Amino acid sequence: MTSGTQLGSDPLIRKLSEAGPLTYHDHTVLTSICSRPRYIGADHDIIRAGDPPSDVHLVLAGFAYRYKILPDGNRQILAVLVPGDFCDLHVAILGQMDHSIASACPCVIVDIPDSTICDLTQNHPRITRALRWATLVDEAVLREWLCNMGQREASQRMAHLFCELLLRLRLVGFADEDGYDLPLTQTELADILGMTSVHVNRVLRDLREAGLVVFKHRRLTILDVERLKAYCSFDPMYLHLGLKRSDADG
Amino acid sequence: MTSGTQLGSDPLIRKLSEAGPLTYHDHTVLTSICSRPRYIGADHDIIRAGDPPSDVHLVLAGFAYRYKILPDGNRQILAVLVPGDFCDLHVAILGQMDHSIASACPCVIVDIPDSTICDLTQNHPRITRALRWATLVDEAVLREWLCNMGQREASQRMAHLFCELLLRLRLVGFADEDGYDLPLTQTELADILGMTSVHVNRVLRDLREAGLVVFKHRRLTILDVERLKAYCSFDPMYLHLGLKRSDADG
DNA sequence: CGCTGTATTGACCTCCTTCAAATGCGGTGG
DNA sequence: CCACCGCATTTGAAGGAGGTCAATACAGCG
Repeated sequence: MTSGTQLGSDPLIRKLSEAGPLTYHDHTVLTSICSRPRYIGADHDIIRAGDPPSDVHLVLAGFAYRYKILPDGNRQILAVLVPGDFCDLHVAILGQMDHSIASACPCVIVDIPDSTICDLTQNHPRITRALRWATLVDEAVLREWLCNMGQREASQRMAHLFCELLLRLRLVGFADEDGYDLPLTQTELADILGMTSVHVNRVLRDLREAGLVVFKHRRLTILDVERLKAYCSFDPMYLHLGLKRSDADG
Repeated sequence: MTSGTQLGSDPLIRKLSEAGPLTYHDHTVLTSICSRPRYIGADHDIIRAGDPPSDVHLVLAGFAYRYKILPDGNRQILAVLVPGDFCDLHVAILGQMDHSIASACPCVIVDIPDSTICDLTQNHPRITRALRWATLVDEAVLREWLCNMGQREASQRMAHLFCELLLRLRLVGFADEDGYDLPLTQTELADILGMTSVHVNRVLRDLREAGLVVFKHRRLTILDVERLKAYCSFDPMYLHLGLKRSDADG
């Protein structure tokens, strides 16, 4: 059972398999790509805005996030990167990063040379297709975040984020039955959701008192998944998951 | 002078040239792709959420926008598509559209068969690279919109949108010295900016009284570009334009 | 055991929404 | 040419969601 040995490449393979079937050979290719992981501490920049293109980075364990510091000093978090997510599959074409990426907690990442990516695109059509799929889903998530920010009010917005992370973490095996570890401070949640940390705190209290979720010690316990989804009218379509019944629901 | 004859493909070529030099042959290829334009009226869906993959669509004239209707009936506009912009370079890989695209005014668009896109990726490396560039810039714009929504308050948010559109429209030759046509209602602006149309109206009055812009009869007149940029701390880096001095400033 | 960063709560304020009504305006038919 | 309709715009008054400021409690850690 591979699930027991917990290879570093496991979340990547689980995620990419969602795009379409991969062969055993594809698996070994992906595993070998992940063979030289690197460990970084919490709150370290992985890439900084303005950086020129370099290797592609991939998160294998831990949480990272894209962010931008605006001229007025405010920070907006643009994406949460969980195990199996790529940081920058593309920068090569754009001259420089227009945002930064930082670790939210101690992380395991791999640096993938451009040459390896080239090799994939030329010799591994299923993997290449899966990478394109991953990029498109990232973009779809970004669009949903924009909807979330523009149209939902604070508490549903937060509930929606929690639902999304639940599905994404389940996909890569990082969610339990009753919730998941979410190594973010309330201030970071605030910068994700476009509100103040004070208000995050109040909303968390409301959600707790509503019997939906409890967020304590960097762990999110979901008391009632279905009610949480209903609460924010969560529609997972944008994640483009196959939605095998067993994974998608309760 | 090509600028006089105003070929349909002109905005596309101007835009893609921003990604890197194209040859004369590339130009003819792009022009031939645009040889069968289609005219659609205002407020028509070009693609609808849930649609399966079909041809790729390209806007040659007029404005369109991506949007999503949330379960509560609210609409969020996710992107404004101006001449030279693609609607859906990718859907093929995702099973279905997760959002819709509609025309904001009468538009000229072209339907590009997948086979043509395949041909491009296989035989026209410079164009392929330019298409990738365009996709990445679209994503960068989306990220900036998320910042805008999350961190800036209404009036700067609107100013920022106006600055962005100015640069994007200049790139394709659809902006004048003193502003540009912006065929959107205040309600549409509201759904772009995540506010009510009532508040859009008030913010427009404020910007007018501040001597920054006048929006009347679907035309935006910019009274003072530099002050408008300063007003919202506009930093065009995310558009990844070459920023030839003459185009970028004054 | 004190230090530091995070979480929590209260009081007050403001930006934006909601609701409602009035004004303007392009088109259409008489 | 004018009356009329539908739609977009404009403005006012009142309420609410969320922000700001500041004090307190708490947890991890050397």
